[in-house]
Amino acid sequence: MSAAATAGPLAEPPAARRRAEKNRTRERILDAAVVAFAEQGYEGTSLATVAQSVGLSQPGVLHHFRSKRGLLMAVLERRDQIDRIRFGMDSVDGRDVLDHLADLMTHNATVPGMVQSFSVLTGESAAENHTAHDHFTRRYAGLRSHFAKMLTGAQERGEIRPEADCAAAATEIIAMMDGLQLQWLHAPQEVDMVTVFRSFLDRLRADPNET
Amino acid sequence: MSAAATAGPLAEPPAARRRAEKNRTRERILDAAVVAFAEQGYEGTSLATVAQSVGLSQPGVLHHFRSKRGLLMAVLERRDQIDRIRFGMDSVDGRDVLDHLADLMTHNATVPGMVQSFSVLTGESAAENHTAHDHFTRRYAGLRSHFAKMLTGAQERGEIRPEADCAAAATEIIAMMDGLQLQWLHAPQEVDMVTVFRSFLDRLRADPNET
DNA sequence: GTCTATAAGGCGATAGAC
DNA sequence: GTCTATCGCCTTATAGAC
Repeated sequence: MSAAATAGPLAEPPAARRRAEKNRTRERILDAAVVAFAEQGYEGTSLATVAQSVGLSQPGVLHHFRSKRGLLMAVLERRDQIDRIRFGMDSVDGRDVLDHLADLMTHNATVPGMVQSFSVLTGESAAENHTAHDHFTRRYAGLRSHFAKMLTGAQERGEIRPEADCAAAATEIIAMMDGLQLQWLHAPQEVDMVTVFRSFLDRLRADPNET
Repeated sequence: MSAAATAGPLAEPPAARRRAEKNRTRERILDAAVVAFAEQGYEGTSLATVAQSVGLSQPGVLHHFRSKRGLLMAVLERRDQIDRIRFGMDSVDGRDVLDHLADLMTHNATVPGMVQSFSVLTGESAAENHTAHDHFTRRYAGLRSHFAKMLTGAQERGEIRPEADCAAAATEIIAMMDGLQLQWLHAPQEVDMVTVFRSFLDRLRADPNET
């Protein structure tokens, strides 16, 4: 019999399990932070409100993230990881790239809290002094280059108008998504961002009657 | 001789002049607030920094605006007034409406501080609790209806593709402007928002070879 | 019209007990 | 790993002198 088994039900849980528990708390804090940033923005959010919504004290939150800035960075990094999975898969299979983009917008329409959180953070980060300014600058540059590559491939397959400039189109598509989300967040029942986005994409699409 | 002239150089200036002086101070505070909001956002800005940049004490600023919220509202109202003049004129003369929109973007590229200030405020205001949320909701609704009217007129004059949905196009154009400005603010030397905006507008333009 | 002084409270972060 | 207590600072807004 191992030492742990001998110790009985009062024994310390194994290290692996304790680590998992800690990570679960971390995740709960991150989720709460996303909600708080959506409702108040980063500057408008206090660690105390995040702490309260996960049932911890304010120093309890700072045990998991060394500072408020650290919490924001963790939120942004986790989002980038999810993006890498989602966007990475988009370019693999054989479906129409523009349909994929429309699907992405359709998905976004089902998670308004996420969209609101990152729209507010993106706007705040336009201020050069903002903690997340550089992060969003890098994010935009990465998105533009990834989208441009995807669109070039689609153009070679005849999915996109042959005269289109794919780098410019990448910038346009990202701008349209961000801008539509802003209007949708301000008037969800008035702005049908999925339909408008589709009609925008359709003007980029190659005419099926040609070639 | 009037009473004022008799009183000599130590006399009180006439009421009209004192009012003008006060208004000039108000304007200086408003200008400083726009700059501060651009650099820090509304939530990140303190009245003390605005006060310092116009050479007043913090209560000195609150003498002109009853609260921080009041200062923000005054900034937004002044912007709306300028917009009303600019957009009101656009629809009057006979020039191409899409060219006017491109000119607007060209103008915006020369006033990055303004663009930054209102982009940050728009993003912050996507949070439903934000002080300016309702203001931006109304602003967006007004812009959409004004743009849709302008575009319908242009479509009747044959400037815009006859199959285009003008209400959707209005939403698209506003979204593209907001979105391009966000990317441009994060990387002004990488994103040529005027050129990209022009190529976007060109796809809305009626084909000159038809009709 | 602008100031100084101050009220009244929120903030992020740290120290140290358990 | 989480708490309580606390430090030190910053915030908006008001009261009252000049």
